[in-house]
Amino acid sequence: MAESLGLATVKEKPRPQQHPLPPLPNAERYPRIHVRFAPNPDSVIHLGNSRAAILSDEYAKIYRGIFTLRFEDTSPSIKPPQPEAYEAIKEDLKWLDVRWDNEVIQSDRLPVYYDYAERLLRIGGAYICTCPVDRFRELISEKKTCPCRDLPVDEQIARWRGMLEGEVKKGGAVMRVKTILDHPNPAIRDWPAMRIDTKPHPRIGTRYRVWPLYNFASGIDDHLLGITHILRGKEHEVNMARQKFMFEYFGWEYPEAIHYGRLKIEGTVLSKSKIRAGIESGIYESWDDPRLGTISALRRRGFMPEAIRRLILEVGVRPSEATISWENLSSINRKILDPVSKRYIFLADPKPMSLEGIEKEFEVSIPIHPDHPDWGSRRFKIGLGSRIIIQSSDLISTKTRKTPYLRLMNLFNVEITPSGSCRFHSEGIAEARSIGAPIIQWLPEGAGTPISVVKPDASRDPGLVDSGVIGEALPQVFQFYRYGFVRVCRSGNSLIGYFAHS
RNA sequence: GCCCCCAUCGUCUAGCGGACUAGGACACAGCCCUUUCAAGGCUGCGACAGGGAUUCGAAUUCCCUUGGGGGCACCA
Repeated sequence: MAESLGLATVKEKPRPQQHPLPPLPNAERYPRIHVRFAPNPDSVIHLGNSRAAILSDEYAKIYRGIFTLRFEDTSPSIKPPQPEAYEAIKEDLKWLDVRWDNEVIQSDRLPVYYDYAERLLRIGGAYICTCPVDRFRELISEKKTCPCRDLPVDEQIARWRGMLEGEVKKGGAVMRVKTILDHPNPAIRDWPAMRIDTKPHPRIGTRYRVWPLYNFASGIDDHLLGITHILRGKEHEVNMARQKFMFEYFGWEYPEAIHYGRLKIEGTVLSKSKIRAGIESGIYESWDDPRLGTISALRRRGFMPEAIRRLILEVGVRPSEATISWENLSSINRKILDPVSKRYIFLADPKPMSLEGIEKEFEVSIPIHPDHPDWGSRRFKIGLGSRIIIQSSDLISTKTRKTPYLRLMNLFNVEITPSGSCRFHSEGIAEARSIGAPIIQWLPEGAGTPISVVKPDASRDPGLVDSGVIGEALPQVFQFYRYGFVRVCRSGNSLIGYFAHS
């Protein structure tokens, strides 16, 4: 009720062209909204992961709520945490302008999980199952009970201690939460909550040998931390159903959960395991390889955090799958970048040319930004004997088009003679139009610095860029005239560019 | 095999029983502007998966079919 009006006024920065996010369900029932982002620090985050973070951040801002960042690192063996990932994820989040109030690491909270595991055993909500996993699956698929399920509480506790104290070997026992044996969804029947994992954890070593599984740790924490609203992918819908049994035993109320659909980006792999495999096999150079959809790769290529946020907000919280196109992301980014990006000249596959027919000296200035004359301009002098550099592709185009003319941007018009020389034709822009000369970018010989531009497919465009970029703060995203937006970085003594989009 | 979720232009999205001859963005086409193949302006193209049902009236509710996604881990 209060939402539709309330949202507009509370929102910090109104984004006019944005679909407003729908109100959070039952927001009025909670004195303070509390959201969380719960990544697994087994690697960096990508566009798909950032959705939960950005959406949660946005709602936290709208409702002036609390945002908790929770690292879910409870699987030393199967999803081993990467020590660098904790910081890398935080860096990505900061870059995305996601702000959090609390930070929790699940591997610090094992005693809490142990406490609640024992409570659950004592109230009969869980049991320690020592059946071989294949045997258990067989029974459960036939809706049959496992012999461990109905053992008395004392025996359960004794078995639990055995797990904790090392009497039980890895794989020898698991704690299961009792649900409904003949639940129509086999995925929900008596789900595992605790298991033994003796592999050293990178943060806390071998201090613990029993680790909670996702549904147990996540559910316990969501309640204990006071999370009111969970935003996560639809793949967690079944997990919610599982966790609700545990909440029922404890007499807790399950948080409001919003499950949005899968987010894909056209032609790009967003699966962490596939990315990792690609890096290990040498297909990708690193986690920020320009071909990837990781946040670090997008950053490296010159996508702005605001562009990612707008995209995520546009996609919203619908439960259907969405396949975003690079065109869409690029268009948003272009609108952000275009008004603020300095223009420089870049020549791919440069070709030096002598100028013929020059009878005076020309002074040209090429604006740093066409809409901001006050930003200054690049000035060059061209006179007798000057040589210039153009792109090979523009030279070739004079042969494939009907006219042999080119206009050198802000300079004059030339004719490419059949012998391949470059002859002064006329000075004015009007003449250029009348002879159908396309305007091309160019550089005086000696004014360029070598640069290699890495394209989104990892191929490279070697060329020359106006040496003026060397005086700029780098890395910085520029628009190269007639080429596109490129993030220019120093690489040792040379320059390297990453192509964002045209 | 069993279970859950989803379904509007090529893509993203608005729509929550009458204001829909279905709106916007991107892409595409044309025109304008422009000394960038950028940005900007205008115009155009273009969708309610199919079938039943409810209703005076359905993109909007219900059912079925089809299609897509996810789950059935001692992963998260």
